Amino acid sequence: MIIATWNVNSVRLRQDMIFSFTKKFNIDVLCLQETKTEDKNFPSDNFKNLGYEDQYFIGQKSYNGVTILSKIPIINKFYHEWCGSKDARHVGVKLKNKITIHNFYVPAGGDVPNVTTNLKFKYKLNFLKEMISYFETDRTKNKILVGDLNIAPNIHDVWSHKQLINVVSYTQVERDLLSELLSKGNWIDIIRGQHKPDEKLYTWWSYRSKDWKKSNRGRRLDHILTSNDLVKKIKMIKILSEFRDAKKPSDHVPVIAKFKL
DNA sequence: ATGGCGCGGTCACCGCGA
Repeated sequence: MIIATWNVNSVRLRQDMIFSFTKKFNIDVLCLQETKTEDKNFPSDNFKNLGYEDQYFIGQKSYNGVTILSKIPIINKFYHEWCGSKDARHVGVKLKNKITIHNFYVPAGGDVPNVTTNLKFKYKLNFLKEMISYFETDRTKNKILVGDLNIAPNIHDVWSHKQLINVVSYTQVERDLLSELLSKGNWIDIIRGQHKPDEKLYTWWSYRSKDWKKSNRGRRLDHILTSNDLVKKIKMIKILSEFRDAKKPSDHVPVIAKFKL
């Protein structure tokens, strides 16, 4: 099974790029974030024609939106209303091969890392706390959590520790919450796990840079987490940075993982 | 150099991303 996670920043605008990506890399389960479209406008039939017969998408106008498109039959779908909000930030499925998949788009958190003056930051932290409680007692095997978690976990997941330490997505409080999610929820950060601990890894580069590759000021915000039992079944993990070079790229690149189940 | 760019939408400016 090959699974992909990608914050596409508009599924309709980037349709063709996504289609050729899924063909080239033989993706079985495609998890997208920031689809930015209501369900009635989701290009469902186009994905069906590519073999993604089973689909679960929850979108809204302009903002957010997540989807799981699968060639492996989906036997169960679930949704949870995080922080009592109807934001389209999570979809979950159980597949016929007994794998459970959660796809998240964690709130970005606004500009200022202060819960009193910036309600978006407060919302982000509360969202993470709810995720921690949701998975706290979950010892399910065969589970995978993917998505744009909007947090770079560690020093080698950002281009500059010094310059980003007070920037939302890399503050200590966010990284502590992500670390708590991993330990309490029995999650393994398999992207980091399959690379050297001190290798710089990024999945996002800002649009606001003349030459993303030259300045290389990236952050690792997109993640694939799995339960312990799946770690030994990993055959391959790739961060496909070449997609940042595409014509009209997303600011995030896809990450793919292959499991021998 | 707290700028810069790109997305969708009650559409030419604004909210949002991070």
